[in-house]
Amino acid sequence: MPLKELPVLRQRGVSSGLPDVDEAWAERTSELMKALADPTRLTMVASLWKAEAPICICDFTAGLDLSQPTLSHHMRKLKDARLVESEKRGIWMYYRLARDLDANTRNLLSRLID
Amino acid sequence: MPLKELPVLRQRGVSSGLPDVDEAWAERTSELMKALADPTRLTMVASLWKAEAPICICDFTAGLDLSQPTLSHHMRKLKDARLVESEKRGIWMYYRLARDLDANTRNLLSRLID
DNA sequence: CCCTCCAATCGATGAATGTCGATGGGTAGA
DNA sequence: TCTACCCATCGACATTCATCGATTGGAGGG
Repeated sequence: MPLKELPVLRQRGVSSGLPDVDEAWAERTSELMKALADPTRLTMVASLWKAEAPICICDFTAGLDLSQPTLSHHMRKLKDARLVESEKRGIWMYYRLARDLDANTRNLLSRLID
Repeated sequence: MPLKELPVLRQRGVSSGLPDVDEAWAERTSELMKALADPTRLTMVASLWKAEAPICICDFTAGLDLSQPTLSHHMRKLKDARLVESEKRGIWMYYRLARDLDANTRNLLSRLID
């Protein structure tokens, strides 16, 4: 349907009631989106989501065809975004989804992945 | 709780059953995340989401304290990501959320914004 | 002890990105 | 037709980012 309701005349300089959006929300949310705005990181998160058990970095290096420093770098970003937590076990470093993810973020990931 | 179940010994070179993640999904989804990975674009999307009526670029220039080319540039990215559609009316260009957004994306935005 | 293996960090590099001023193409009104 | 206005595009610039090789620090196993 065409936009019948659009005004053809507008008053200049009159704030036309742009709905206000919380600036802090935008900043915060964009940080989360940035953390997910990469195919490698999305793959990592999805893997951790599906395998509910922790995963070793070495498994990713075996499967993802990227160098170990690159994967470590991506993991760090996920950790900085508090999406992921890690634990050292022997010589291996295991990652898992953060257990204290708020329900909203968890829901978001569910929408994204499932 | 600690990770009791983590193996301390691992066989080298054995694919440890990393859950497979669809590569095309990761690529496609990361494109969507990139489109949303900016506070300005998030604000735009949220505005269009809340005001269910179309919004003129000039309203954003009035409210967002960024130059007109910059806002136009951001709108284009949202359009390229098929999140937004536009219609010219007189000398004004009106934007609205894409009407053919799939339910999943719509749901995602709902989680994000509401 | 030495050797091996894992993973984080460093430094470098090329690509992508956000921002702006300037420009140009349309549209409307005088 | 002239002027004013909206907006998309262009060119430039600084910043961020993804990636890699090299290095370093731990943690075991001979």
